[in-house]
Amino acid sequence: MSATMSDVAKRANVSLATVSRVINGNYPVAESTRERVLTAIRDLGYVFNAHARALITATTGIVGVILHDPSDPYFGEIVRGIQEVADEHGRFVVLCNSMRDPEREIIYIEMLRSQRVDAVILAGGYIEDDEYLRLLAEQARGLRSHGARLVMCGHAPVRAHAVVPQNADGAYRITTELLRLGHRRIAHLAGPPRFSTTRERLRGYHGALEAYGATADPALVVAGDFTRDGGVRACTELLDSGADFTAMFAANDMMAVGALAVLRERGIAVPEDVSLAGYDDIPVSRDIAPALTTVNVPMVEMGRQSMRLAVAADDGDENVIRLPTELVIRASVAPPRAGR
Amino acid sequence: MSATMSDVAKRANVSLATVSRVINGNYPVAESTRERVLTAIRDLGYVFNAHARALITATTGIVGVILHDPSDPYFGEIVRGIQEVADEHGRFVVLCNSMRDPEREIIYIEMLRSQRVDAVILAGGYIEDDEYLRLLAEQARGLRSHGARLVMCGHAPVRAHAVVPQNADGAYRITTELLRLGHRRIAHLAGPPRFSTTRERLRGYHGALEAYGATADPALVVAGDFTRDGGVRACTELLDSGADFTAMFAANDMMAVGALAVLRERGIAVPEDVSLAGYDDIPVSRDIAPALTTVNVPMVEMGRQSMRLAVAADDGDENVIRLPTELVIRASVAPPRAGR
DNA sequence: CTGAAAGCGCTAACAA
DNA sequence: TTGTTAGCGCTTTCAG
Repeated sequence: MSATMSDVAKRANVSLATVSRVINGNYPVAESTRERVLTAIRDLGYVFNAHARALITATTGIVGVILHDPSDPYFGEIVRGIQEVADEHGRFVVLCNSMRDPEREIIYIEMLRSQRVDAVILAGGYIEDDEYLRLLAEQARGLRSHGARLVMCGHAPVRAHAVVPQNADGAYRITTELLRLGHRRIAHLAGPPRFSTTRERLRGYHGALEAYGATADPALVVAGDFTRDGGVRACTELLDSGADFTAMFAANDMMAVGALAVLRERGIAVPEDVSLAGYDDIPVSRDIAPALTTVNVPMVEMGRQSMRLAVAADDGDENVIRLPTELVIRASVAPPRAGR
Repeated sequence: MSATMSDVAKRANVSLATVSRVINGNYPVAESTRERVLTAIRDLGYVFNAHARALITATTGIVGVILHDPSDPYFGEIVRGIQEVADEHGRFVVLCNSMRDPEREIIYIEMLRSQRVDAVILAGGYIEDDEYLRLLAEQARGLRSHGARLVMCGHAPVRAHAVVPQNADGAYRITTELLRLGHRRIAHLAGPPRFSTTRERLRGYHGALEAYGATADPALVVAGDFTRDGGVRACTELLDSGADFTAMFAANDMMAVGALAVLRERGIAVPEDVSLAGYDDIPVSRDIAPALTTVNVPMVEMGRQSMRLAVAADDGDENVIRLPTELVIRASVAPPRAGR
């Protein structure tokens, strides 16, 4: 089996304690002894056991990240930011995918807790469900009792450190932009029901319509998953319903991409026949044709900030960082055709 | 601090061993005792310490995955497949990003080794460098000595379990397709030098040209990173060099996306002026305009198979799974203009 | 500067 | 069915 510290000690003719000191370099050790130990380590191919250490120091250098979907670019970007900062701080990142199932999310937190992770980052929106929030708060307490941090990236339903983009605000602004161009019948491809993100963006959409004195026709709002397929389905449903609209605002870019595919297939020109806007500004949104008008969410920065909160020395109170969103006007929106 | 097993034992008026039995459920325990223990666990918010167990059982349920770039869709898809199977088997996945730095890759393997992971999956191509391969082989031995598995996903430079797509074959076929359409001057945006993937795809490209009796003009091959930016730069370099070509084959889709942006900017129509082909068939390749002709690499399946190898009972010899690639013809290629 | 020894929280014989 | 006990590999006082 693999070599242990006492194997190294024996081979180098020193005590366990000395080997430990050489490895951790936190105590003075004579140069010659040090050399001998290092050689022994190399000869034996020794790699120290992180668990034995974790048992004592009660710290692991691991940060758990729970997200909804690993192949969603939104999370890809967040993870990139997280990893960037984790690397700077010599932390390990463990990724768990809840696939938007709140039960799995709770189970994952508990598993991470058993691994004694130093912190847990929860990325993405949350389900607005009382039972879930109760369990989440309970896990948050559990983490604190282990001295671990909980960071919410993208939302802040319970008392915890958090990094939140201004969802309602971005949705308000992009809807306003469509209104300003002259659109009055603006459809909305909303996210899945009971999701905080869905609700916030919907709120911004409604708020803008109201502020402009436009009608908020319920027939123009259809829900779907935050995926390309969700966008395909929602857009198809909308078109098949015979609803009349000149612009469409999708709750995220992936849905907009799906919607665009449907529109193209049906020969509906964007932006000539219908203007299309998304949300998030994922990398591909500038490469599809027409390039997508959207709201930039600083995903990489959200990831970075989350990890910074996760590795920060504990200063007692909860930090909530609010990140601004930004309108990104590209080719997919235009004024409505005359006469509509 | 957090509760331990003996806290639970005390509260439930049983011994440590009994608590352990209840938790692991591998030994008969009287129903009433069991209830009492479970209640105590709940009351105390007890979560067992995975490290203490790992110290004894020498197994962690963690699989380390080392990949190049977390926001590259190629790896996003692979990770999705990996996670899917990991979940089925109750395994944790730890993600590490080497950012294509071989040194970091080795360091990561060693860190994962110290965590006593059950297996390590190395995803993506590798650098063809003797020193690196020597170190890699050494780490492979180290992993084996811990009873851990090493799985190579996408390449197989050392003795290990592996899942490999047929890179050279796919490149051969797509180049042949361009030749068949009538193209003779086909440029290639290659990946970074010394990368196995770069080499294999280049080999397929050259092989096809040769088989067709077409000239392999070195001026038509430029190298770049496997990213959108890499594609932008390589394509720009190619155009600025004044090279003459009617088709372009990018070593991966991300590069093709970058190239497409450059071509569009310069008013070069695809596929009318230049045909464009990519490699991988990442999700966005069908959503860009024109939709990209490419070679499908079964990324999700590669991830799945890799994890299956990682969690398989050790049967001694190395398994190498070869996955076929498939041509995907979309709108970005067409016969060359008459007269060229 | 170095060594001895006492655990960290848990599992797995071995007894009872 | 339950309890006792000896470690797993390492860090960390406390002595020397």
